[in-house]
Amino acid sequence: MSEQSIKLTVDAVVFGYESIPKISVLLVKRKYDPFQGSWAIPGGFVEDGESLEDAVSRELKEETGVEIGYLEQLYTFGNLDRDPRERIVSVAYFGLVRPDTYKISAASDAQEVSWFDINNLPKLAFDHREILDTAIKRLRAKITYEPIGFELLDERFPFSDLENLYTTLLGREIDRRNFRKKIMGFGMLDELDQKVSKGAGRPANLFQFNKQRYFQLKEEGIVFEI
Amino acid sequence: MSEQSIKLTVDAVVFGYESIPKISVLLVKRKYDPFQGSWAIPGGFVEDGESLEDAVSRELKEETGVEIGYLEQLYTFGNLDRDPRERIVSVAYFGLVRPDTYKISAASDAQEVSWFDINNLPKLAFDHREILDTAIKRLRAKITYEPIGFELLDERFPFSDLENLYTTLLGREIDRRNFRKKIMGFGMLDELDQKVSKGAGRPANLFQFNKQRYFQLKEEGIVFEI
DNA sequence: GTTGGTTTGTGTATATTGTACACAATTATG
DNA sequence: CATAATTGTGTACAATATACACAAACCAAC
Repeated sequence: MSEQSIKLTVDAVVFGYESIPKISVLLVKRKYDPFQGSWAIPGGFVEDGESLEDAVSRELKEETGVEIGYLEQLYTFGNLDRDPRERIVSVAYFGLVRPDTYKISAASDAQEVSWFDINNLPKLAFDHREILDTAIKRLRAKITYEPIGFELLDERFPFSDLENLYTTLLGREIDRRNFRKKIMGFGMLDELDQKVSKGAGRPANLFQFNKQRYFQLKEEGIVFEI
Repeated sequence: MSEQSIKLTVDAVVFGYESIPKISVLLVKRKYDPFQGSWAIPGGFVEDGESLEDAVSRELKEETGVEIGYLEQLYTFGNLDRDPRERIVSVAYFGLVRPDTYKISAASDAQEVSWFDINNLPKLAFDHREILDTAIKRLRAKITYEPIGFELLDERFPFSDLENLYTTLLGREIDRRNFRKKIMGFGMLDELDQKVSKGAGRPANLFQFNKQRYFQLKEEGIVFEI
């Protein structure tokens, strides 16, 4: 009755952001069959004495060297034909990393790990394209009702970075004044006494997301919404 | 390496609605240890050749006799200590049934299956209370941005049923005129030429959710939001 | 050091949407 | 036939969203 031979894995769709601007996802090249040489979402088998979250973090670190900033469960994929060899159910996670992590891991073992622009993806192994699409959908939706976008920016960032991130993800122009008015209205961004200038143009003030204040405001019933 | 001994189960949190009004959840009484005699969310092991959704439907039918109207994946619970005997990872689902289903299954084998008001729950087995709380949170959140509330009502219903459902789930009063204005504004409810009178008061017109029209409107970019 | 190019920073007027609110119509009941 | 209960409906005001343009601060090139 409970003679079950299903194997359990975890996979992690990890997004990064560069102000080119583009949204990227972290992929690894498979060394073995099936799908040898194909790009795939990092992941692997869950060990018996390990929680799902621990498994994701471990696999990510083993396969890509990346330490994740934000991680949440995405969806569990359990179709019968996911893997040609055996029945595998995979709990997919969804992660975000800051640009510093981005640069480090992009520089590491480039033959096996790489960032890909989500608008220019290679063919992926297994049903990983479906998993990735699910993750992209979630990311696009979630930035409109939870302040997770900050997890893709440096800890201190110019306001234009935030604006560009939203423009890129939502795929439409955003009015700078209205956007700023709205975000600052929440009161969860601290404006710092620091400026940064990148190339031409007036130097920008730096901002910082105040997570503690956000939770406080959330308690008080304020809802983040773009 | 892949000598994994994790077992995979599915569980289903099924909600029903009665116009007492209250939101109920379908529970089963456990026959065997562990937690013998405790109430639990219906569910069980996934078979090797069966998709997760099939497993949920099968278990629900076997344990409760209920055929589900609406079903979506909720979350996967994989903590180490979920089950005292062995490592079990459970993919939890979230379902809604119409009142007709409600009455039928509430009448069936009452010693083992029963509906419970979500505000008056017994102690639950395993981590099922956590699963249930996750499901309730999801239900409350989801009715505000997707028209799933109709899955808890009869196919034809008076407007006041919908209003009461939202009042109950959101836990606050709703202005009848404004609510009706908003819902009807979406254009996804058909007003029928039928009236129904329950007890005293002016008879109510019946309405019907037009799912096809909803998908059409969604394509056109209209967003459901309460 | 002046000019042109580039980016940041800011306020107001209008349109849209949300909210508050009360009374007549229709039935059941006694 | 009087009373209680429920459904159905519109308008005025408040709050929020949207559209929109120009000055400030720097860099680069001459």
